Amino acid sequence: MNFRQLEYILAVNEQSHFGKAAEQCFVSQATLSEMIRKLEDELEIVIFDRSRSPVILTSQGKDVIRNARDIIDKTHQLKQLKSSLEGRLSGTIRIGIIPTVAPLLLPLIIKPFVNAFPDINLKIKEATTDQLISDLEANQLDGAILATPVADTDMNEYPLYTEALKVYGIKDKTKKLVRIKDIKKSRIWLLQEGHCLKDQIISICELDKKSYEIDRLEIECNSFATLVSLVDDFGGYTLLPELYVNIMSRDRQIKTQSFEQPEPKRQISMLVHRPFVKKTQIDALVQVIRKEISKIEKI
Amino acid sequence: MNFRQLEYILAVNEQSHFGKAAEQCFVSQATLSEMIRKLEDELEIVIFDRSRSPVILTSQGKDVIRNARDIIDKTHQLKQLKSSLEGRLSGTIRIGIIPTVAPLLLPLIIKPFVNAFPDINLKIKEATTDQLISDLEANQLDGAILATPVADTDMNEYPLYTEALKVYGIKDKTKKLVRIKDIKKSRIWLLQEGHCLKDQIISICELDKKSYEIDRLEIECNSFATLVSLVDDFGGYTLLPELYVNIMSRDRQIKTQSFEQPEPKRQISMLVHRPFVKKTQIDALVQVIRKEISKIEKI
DNA sequence: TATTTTCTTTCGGTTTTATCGAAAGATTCT
DNA sequence: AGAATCTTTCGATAAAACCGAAAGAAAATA
Repeated sequence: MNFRQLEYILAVNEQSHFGKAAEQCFVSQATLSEMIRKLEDELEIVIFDRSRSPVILTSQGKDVIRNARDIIDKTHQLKQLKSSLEGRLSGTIRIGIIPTVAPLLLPLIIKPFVNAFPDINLKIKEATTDQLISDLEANQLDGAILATPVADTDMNEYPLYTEALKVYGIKDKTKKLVRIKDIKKSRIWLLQEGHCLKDQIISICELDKKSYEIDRLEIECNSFATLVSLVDDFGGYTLLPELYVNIMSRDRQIKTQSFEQPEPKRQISMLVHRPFVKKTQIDALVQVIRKEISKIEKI
Repeated sequence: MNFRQLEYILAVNEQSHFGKAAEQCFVSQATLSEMIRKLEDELEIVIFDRSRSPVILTSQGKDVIRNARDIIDKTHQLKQLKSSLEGRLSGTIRIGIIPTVAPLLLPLIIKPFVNAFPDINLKIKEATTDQLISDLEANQLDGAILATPVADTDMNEYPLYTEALKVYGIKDKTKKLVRIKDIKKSRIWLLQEGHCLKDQIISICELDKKSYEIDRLEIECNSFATLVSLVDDFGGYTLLPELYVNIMSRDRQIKTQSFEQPEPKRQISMLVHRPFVKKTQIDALVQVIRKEISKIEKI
């Protein structure tokens, strides 16, 4: 039994005529006749009475036709499954985001995303890079948004955007661009252990342990807002990602300056472990993020 | 798309393993892999994520599997349609019967038939041979029970039984068997115009118009009971089919005698015009009739 | 009744496709 | 890094779907 045979009998049932049915199916009468005979042999049911003209259904043939129509309808549904899925993308995606990205990115993308894809259920988890990676591997998350590259991992990566790191704590307004050596010897405030941005900054500024540990003031800082306050109160510098600078107050933006070229940047990417499982939904999310980010960059 | 492909993805979904799935489907891994790829190409949907082990369904793959299972289930139903139809034969058959058979045959077969096939709806129409033939051709009847052969017709024929014609009106009990010439010159009572048995008897007894028309007593007789009464009251003979003799009272059976060999008989058959349309139901009815008749003959 | 027309089936031959074994490519385990 | 496990790719083969032509059957026509 195959789909063609079912289509053939449906056509004959419609046309009550082997010749016209064959035409409708774009095959020769001979083929149609043979295929129908094979089907009848296999089912051990005579579907059509061809002993008189026109051909008509047998009593049992009616049941066969009912079944066949059912099956063919379902195959048409299956063939159109892609477009019907595209029409209204649905399902759930579980996304992890590192804390230094989440508060900046989420306000930008959540509204556009749920508007564009109202049937996709979005679950967000904020956690450190290490935690997110292990969640991905355990299939607890469908995707993770974090700073790449990530060492020792074997994931599929969709770059989302790169953002420059800016210096906060500038007082003299004469100098335009900051050189690393300008701030290297000063106090640099960092996020607490576990944030990948901390390690990144340490490496960018070529800091040694002394410069950020010897201080007696030990503050395990968990947000950019706190970092900025610390700089305001105690001096020194901190590094802020571009997106955070954009949402700061005007008087604080004034205290911010870019590095000279090559400007240190961080790459934010979507990582997935099972690249095909939620591909369309992840793709949708990636599209929205890139689009919203590009809107900001144009301003 | 074909059924095998759907079976393959269902197997992979069950086993989460191409190799085991191939084993289950009795094909090589290579075949299974290729066929699944083709299906994915056709649907433009990646069904399985094979990039890690074990293979798992993608989000869209879940929908494909749902559809596929549905389709395969339905094909299994279709493949078993024959046995499920055999299990409980159903439907309606419209049967025509000539009047000289109906009252003899129907009491014999109706109960056994509805007992054996409670889901078959039986519609009976009593009419003359000519009427039945034209009903068959107009597809108003599925089968007709009548005396064959029928001239000028092109029907499929299932012989049911033959019954001898007996002579009624015998007075002297010495002679055992009746010869045609013994009764030829006597009054022979006949059924009214239209009954095929009338024509049959005329031909058997080699009667000419005179012997049954000159009489002033014109009776258009419509039943064997009336014929028998006529013989009782006015003398002469009539010919009765064997089945009718069987149901007559004992004292009338005594007045009945057989012809000498070769005994005149009539052949009762089931005629169908569309031999396949209600084949199973007609077959069922034919079986019951033959069985019930054979019971009688054994007695 | 014979003849023509219409329609389905049968019969070789051709093309397509499902299938296989072997080898290659990937991933996971050790 | 190497072995083991698993999937894909490749060339060859067997099965099938398919076609045109011819034959067979029923219906229409003359």
